[in-house]
Amino acid sequence: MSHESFPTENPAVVTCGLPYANGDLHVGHLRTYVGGDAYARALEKLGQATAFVSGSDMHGTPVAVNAWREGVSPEEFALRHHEKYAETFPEFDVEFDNYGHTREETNVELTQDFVRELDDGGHIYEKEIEVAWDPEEDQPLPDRYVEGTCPYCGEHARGDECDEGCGRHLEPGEIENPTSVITGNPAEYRTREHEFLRLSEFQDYLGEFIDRLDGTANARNQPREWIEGELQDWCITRDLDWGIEYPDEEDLVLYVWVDAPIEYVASTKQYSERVDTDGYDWEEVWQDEGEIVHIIGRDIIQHHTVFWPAVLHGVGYNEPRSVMASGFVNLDGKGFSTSRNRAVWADDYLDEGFDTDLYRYYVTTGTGFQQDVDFSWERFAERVNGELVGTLGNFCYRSLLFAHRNYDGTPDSEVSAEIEERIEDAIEDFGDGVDGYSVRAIGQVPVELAQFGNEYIQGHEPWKLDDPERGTVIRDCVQLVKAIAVLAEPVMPSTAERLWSQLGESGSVHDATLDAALDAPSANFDAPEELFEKIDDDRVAELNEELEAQIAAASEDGADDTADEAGSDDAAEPAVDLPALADERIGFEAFQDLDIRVGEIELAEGIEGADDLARLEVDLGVETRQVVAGIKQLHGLDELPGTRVVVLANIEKNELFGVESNGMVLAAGEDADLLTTHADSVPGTKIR
RNA sequence: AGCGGGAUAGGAUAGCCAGGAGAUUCCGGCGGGCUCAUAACCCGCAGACCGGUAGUUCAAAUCUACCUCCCGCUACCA
Repeated sequence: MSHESFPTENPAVVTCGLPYANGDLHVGHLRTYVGGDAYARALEKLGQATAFVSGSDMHGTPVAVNAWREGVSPEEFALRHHEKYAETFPEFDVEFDNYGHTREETNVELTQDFVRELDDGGHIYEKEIEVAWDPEEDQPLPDRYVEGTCPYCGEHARGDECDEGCGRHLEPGEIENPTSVITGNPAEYRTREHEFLRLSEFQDYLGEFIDRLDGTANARNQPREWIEGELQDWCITRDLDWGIEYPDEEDLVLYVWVDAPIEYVASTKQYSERVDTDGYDWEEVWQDEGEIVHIIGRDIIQHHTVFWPAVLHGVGYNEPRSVMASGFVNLDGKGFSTSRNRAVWADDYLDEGFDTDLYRYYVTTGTGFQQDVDFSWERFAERVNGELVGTLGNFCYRSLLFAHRNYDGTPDSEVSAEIEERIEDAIEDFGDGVDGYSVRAIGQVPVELAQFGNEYIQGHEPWKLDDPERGTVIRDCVQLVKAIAVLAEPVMPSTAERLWSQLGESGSVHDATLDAALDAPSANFDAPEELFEKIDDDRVAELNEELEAQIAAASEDGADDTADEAGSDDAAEPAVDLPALADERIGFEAFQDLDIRVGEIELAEGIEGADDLARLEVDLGVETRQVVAGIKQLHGLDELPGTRVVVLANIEKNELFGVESNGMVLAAGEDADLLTTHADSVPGTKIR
């Protein structure tokens, strides 16, 4: 690593990517915040002065569009989500020192200061660009205010991205038949003056910066393509009412990605003002010497490793020490989809009554931070039952119970050297976890210690011993429990707190630093309680049924199948309506070119190595064809033979996973709802 | 298409940056033990030649090149 180990003399600031005030939070989003919270707590355990801040991202086109759709003001719309987020995070023990939002005065002022400073430094220039316009309403239509037809694939698309078809990014002016989302009027393109940041000037600086940057590998490497290639200047204004005004320009607002990261600074400033600069000095961290750690979803790496450091450098601020970019959370192996309601929502998790530490532990220790992690109730129960109930909970409970019954607390004896060393090793592992930006490693430390404790108590069998030998063993075990409480605090704060009070300790485990792990435990404590409850198989089945029912209900509502990424900072996508019917008409001749036949499935088997491909043999009357279809996971393959289907017979042959596909089985939607016939047309019948 | 991340026992994961003893841990399987503990815990056994190919090296899961497959990013979406 290119920086000094933690703790350093400087204050640190840990930030979490701003959630976009546009939807509800699910357990995928929460991963980044739990990781950030755990990391900030771990720094504090090391004795590092740390501020942990974030805030809601209130501006931008999606908020404006969705507010308009709901018929409320953007302010009201965004604030509602902001308040919900501010309430939800603490419920998952994500305790920001300050959680603000980008619309607050502190951020507005600071943002305008930044922009003036950049302008004074000659980093900004004006340039004319093409912008979509609604001529009837005389209103600009940035970004998502426009929809039309994708010039590449012909699908219905948003102005900025072909979201339903090929997924390509679209430049302004590229989309065909542009119309206004607001009025449905045809849109035209006009020339407008916009402000640009001379990003290209920062190329050399950024090249050095990226080599110094710590954090996860993806954050260091992904921006290289840009930084080591050719940087384009960055348009930092929008024609929009909703946003922070560009200084001295009435009809331009700043692009959200300018004011959003400045909220990191603004939020720190608010914290600083609240605790007084003696407690924490925001200017020291951001402008002088400080450890800036950004924790984000991996979908916004470029913003934090290219745009943002350039802005900071441009105004003469500190640069980030590290960027930790988290992987996504998948649900049973597939991405969350908010529009299909294929998600475990934050509120639903809480309503099930599970301790938030279970989720926190699961999501931080399941894989490395930058790797995607799969969420399933089975796996959740498995890890809770094995690692938390069986290993950690059990060791603490049996130790404290034994100690309480026989000694009314901690036996009067010295800790053995072996145990002291083992705890010192654990503390070292913990520190390595912090320096290595691995919340996973941090979270594993207490469980590994408990595992060691179980081996230790089992190996010494204190229930067969008499004092003083018995007392020594139990004394050691109690010490281990105390160390576990301290070391578990970052990832499992509420569990640590419960343990702390079971140990009869005074004060808060949240304020304890690592050396407390070796301090003598209190002489007396009450009978402990079990830390975690097992989740039985019936409960898992119930949870899965609820989830399936929830997804099924959503698909009946006709929601589309836009899958959005989990774990990203952006909150829920708006529920988009079904794509509009195609405008472009085709002739009857074009239809006649399609040879569509009734077929009957004779055989269906999965293709090895493919997740959802199945090899089918389909009787088309005149001959039997081999067809590969992406339906393996969506249908019981055993039930398919005998099913009448509709087959496009003259599609060109294709080879998938080494299996030739000679025809195409027609199906509806993402769930591959197979088309069949209503009466009893025989195989081979032509569809016309 | 380019770039980034990933591919490790039946399943899930660590190790890779700083190459080195027949590769970590969890679940599952098999066989023991214990009874303080939430039928929890402990010990032992079986099981992977670390996606493929070719290199570098005394030595490669780890470094290099190419290839295959998954996921993501690609700048006026946040």
